[in-house]
Amino acid sequence: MVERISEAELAVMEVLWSAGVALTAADVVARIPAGREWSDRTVKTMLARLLAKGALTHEEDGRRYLYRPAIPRERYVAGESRRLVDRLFGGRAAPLVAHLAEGDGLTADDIAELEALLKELRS
Amino acid sequence: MVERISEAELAVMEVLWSAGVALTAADVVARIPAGREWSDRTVKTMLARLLAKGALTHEEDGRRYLYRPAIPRERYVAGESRRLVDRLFGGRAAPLVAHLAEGDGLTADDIAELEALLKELRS
DNA sequence: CGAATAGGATTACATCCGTAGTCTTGGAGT
DNA sequence: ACTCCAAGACTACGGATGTAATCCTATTCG
Repeated sequence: MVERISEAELAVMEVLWSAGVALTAADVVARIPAGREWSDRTVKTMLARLLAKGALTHEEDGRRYLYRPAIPRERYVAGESRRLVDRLFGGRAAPLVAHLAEGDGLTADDIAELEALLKELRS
Repeated sequence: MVERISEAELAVMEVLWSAGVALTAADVVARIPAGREWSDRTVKTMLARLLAKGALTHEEDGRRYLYRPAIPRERYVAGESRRLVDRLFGGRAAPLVAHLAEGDGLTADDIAELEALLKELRS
């Protein structure tokens, strides 16, 4: 039921997911990764939009709010992955991996990890 | 150098990629998949925007144009895949595959195909 | 020749997105 | 009590997007 999360909004979600606990708006502002120079107003806008989209919940704490994700990162990531695979690869994952491999996107470690994963899936 | 292609624009690109030859606007309109009910005006807008973005080229054919992709599908798809993996998995492909697998996104055929692919990559 | 038509060019318009600025209100401090 | 500030609420604004409508012009049909 969660509407799509935009690229900028995702940065806010990542802060909350990695915090693990509910944060105030000021906390979120403080934890936005450097390089993403946002004013506190901008972060507040993101929080409000994410609330409206149902991606966050908030509980009152005195006269401010504590925000926490309404969905686990796992679920978001799984959904986005599926969208991409459906949109570009007809729903099949193998061609995606092939593409990543082609662009030197897979290290030897990745390959080993994937092989282990596949072995497990097959059993 | 090509700007990002939006979701709706992608439908037009797909028509041109799968056609293999240059098409007129009317041809594109005729080949937009059913279910995507677009007026011909909408398709023309997409063509104009894709031209402006550098994703298409056109050549004159009498008083109309023949459109063809300016970039191969392979390249677009590779770029989008990389974006997703970078954005959500820190650039590593293995967790992506794991997620797809978790949601029953991988068939037995997929698994076999991936294993063959990995074996080849390792050598 | 004059009217209808097929194409491209230009314009429209609501919504979303990135990035804030302004308004309002309930404490905190003097 | 009055002032100032922090926090949330509401407003703004240009550019992208989805989805067309309108305008202009060359060509075709009667």
